[in-house]
Amino acid sequence: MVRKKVRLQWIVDNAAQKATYKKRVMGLMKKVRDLSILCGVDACVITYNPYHQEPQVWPSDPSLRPNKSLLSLGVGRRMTKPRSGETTNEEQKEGDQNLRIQCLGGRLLEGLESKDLLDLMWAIDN
Amino acid sequence: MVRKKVRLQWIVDNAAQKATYKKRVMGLMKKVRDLSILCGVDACVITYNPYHQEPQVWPSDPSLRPNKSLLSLGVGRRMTKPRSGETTNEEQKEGDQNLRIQCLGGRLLEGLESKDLLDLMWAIDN
DNA sequence: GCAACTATATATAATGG
DNA sequence: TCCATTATATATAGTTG
Repeated sequence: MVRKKVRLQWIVDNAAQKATYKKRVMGLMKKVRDLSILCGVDACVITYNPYHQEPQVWPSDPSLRPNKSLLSLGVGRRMTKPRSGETTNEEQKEGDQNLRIQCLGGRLLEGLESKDLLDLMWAIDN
Repeated sequence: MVRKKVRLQWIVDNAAQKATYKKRVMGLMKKVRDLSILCGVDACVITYNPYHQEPQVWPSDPSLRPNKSLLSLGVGRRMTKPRSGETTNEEQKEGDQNLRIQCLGGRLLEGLESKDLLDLMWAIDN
């Protein structure tokens, strides 16, 4: 990307990883928004932020929207120290295998108590 | 972006819009994948593709993964001819307002019949 | 840690086959 | 309509305060 071409692999150094995450997540959200506007399509990104409890989502603030309902997707926290030994060729494959997406819950924005739905979805998931 | 700086607004011309969609969706998927690999985070993009029935999702093929469960998120089709008169200042706001994300269903990859869960989620959603 | 600041790597609009 | 090309706009790694 810049002063040096980045190697597509897990960034071990914690500070560096966080810095990269922050920059890239911003860029990513912008890209989705652009795509959505330019092509008039619905789109959504969700990333599990290792530095916060809640996943980051675009579109950003569900509660500001006039929609009836919204599905809240929880993306499971990955096992610590993921995929340290990936080779370039195996990156995507490994990535997919290590990725665990879990249904943590869905909630309604109106009416229902979101906790109830989380519980229900959790039950479904198991 | 390139031979000309693009205006961030709905692309009226159909061929141009499709071309742009195709390119950008590819770029977007790559970005999420990169983020996921570099920072070891779980991430997911979903776009509703106006040219196909099914939304495009990254990670791409859930069924290839060894995971216990996966939440399948359906993004609702936008009303036709969206936001033709947007001004630059209003773009994001309008975009958010026009965006309708619907809970279409979640399914388990193992055990349960996905149809059942679709129905359940639908019920929850309403 | 964060918020600039660049120099480069990437993404992509327009074009041509 | 799709693919390849290419010139330019963007994204961002490394650095600095």
